[in-house]
Amino acid sequence: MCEIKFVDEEKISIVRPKLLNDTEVLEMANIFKGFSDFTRFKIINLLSLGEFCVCDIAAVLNISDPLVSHHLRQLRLLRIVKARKQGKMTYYSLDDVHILKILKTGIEHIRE
Amino acid sequence: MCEIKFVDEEKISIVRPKLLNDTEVLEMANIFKGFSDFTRFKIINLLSLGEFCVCDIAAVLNISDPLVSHHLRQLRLLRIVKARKQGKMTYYSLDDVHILKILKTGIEHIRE
DNA sequence: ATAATAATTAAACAAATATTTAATTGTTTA
DNA sequence: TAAACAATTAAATATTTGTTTAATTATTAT
Repeated sequence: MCEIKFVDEEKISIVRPKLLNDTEVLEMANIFKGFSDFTRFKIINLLSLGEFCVCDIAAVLNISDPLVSHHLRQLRLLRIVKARKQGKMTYYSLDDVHILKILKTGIEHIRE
Repeated sequence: MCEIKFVDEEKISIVRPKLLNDTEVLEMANIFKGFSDFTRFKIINLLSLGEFCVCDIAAVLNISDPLVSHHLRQLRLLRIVKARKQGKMTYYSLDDVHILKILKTGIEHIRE
């Protein structure tokens, strides 16, 4: 076992309380999972420009309706997007400001 | 086909140029993939407190060395963490400021 | 040199997840 | 009410990915 920094449980117990708890970690990881798929990220990217219905998302991104619908469902459960029904259509948009902020910080990072 | 917003290719061609290209989307999705796993997020969370060697990370998080090493390898390839070798040990820390910013924005989001 | 420790790598396994296709629901309009 | 359209759901498949175990590399100390 590694003996330089943490020779015993004492030092470990200094760091542990500063960490997020398992519930929070799971919630965080899940939100980022929303952003972590190629197709899903494209959807988020599109919705950062405004509100779109399912088949317009499918048309712009050139993917099938069920695939879009499937990913939107996940994103809605994660509170990354919100839905608004009007007649036959469902319009989707980003859920709150933090989503846009996470997106922008990510773009900053790859363009640093 | 949906005919309300995008009755033809004309309107689609207005939105498409505003989107990130496939290479950028892939890079973005991959970075967020780094944050999207329970175990990996815990590692990032720990490294946000400072620099740690592999076996200390394993000890604090109560997981095996190879698992930590495996995830750190991914995180390094994604430029989320950086490594510093010193003798037998390898010390890991977050790669740049954006990583901490993404982390903090995420925490803001779940605590809103 | 040999033993011990930190870290990595590789292979095998288990689990989760993205995509496709087909069928279904619900709303509007003819 | 019947047809058309938008969206969702379900089932099946294919792929990716996380974890474990065992073996290996590299560095330090005896």
